[in-house]
Amino acid sequence: MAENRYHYQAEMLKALAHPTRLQILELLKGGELCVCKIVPELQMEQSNVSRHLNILKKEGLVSSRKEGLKVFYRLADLRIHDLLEASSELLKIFWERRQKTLV
Amino acid sequence: MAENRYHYQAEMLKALAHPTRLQILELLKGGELCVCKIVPELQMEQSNVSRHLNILKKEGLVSSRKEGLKVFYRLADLRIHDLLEASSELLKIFWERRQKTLV
DNA sequence: TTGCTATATATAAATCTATTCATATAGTAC
DNA sequence: GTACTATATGAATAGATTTATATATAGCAA
Repeated sequence: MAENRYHYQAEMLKALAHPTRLQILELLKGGELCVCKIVPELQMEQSNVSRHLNILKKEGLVSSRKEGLKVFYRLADLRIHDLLEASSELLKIFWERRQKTLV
Repeated sequence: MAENRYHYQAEMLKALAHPTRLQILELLKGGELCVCKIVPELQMEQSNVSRHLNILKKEGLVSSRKEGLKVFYRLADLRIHDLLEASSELLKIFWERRQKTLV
């Protein structure tokens, strides 16, 4: 458990590195959303969505507020966009490169 | 195995999301390196380093060339910097935020 | 109070990941 | 050919992650 810089950086990236969690963050780009709006977008149990939201929250990537029975989640910082876009960008580059080498 | 965009993006981020692999990428920022130079930098078995290098390679993040007995690895694309820096940036923001709320 | 709704959590099973040790492969030198 | 070096891989294990099912909690309404 060497808790150096790389350790913490890896923890944050690990929180991002799941298709469901990426999709949740994408949904939240449009603004805060109630869990009750997030669940129907994902083909997945409510309990499971709740766990993924918790993982994002523990890593500080999203925050939430309660309003009656409902809980609304939002991106904790808009600079999360930059990270997601840098990774989309790389993905596109690698994809195109792979296409070329296959032709 | 729903292989959509989020799936591939998550795969790439998962390859990044390990302290050892982040450190390897950091080392490679300085230019290509022989495995024999990478191993001593990491407190870790050679076989394990080899596996981590392979994970990075399979994801397209690094590439390698052979020269005699030695194998040299390098970043596959310099835009990997952007991704790593975006994540460092976020990490710093979250860290500072945490410090403030603890004071 | 009871009943209902929205969200979270406990537990367990299945799957995936990281690690080590031992061994294999590939290249060089003799 | 043998001996040596650098890197990769197989097999086993330990540990972490994801998921589903069931249950718990919290807030509202009557």
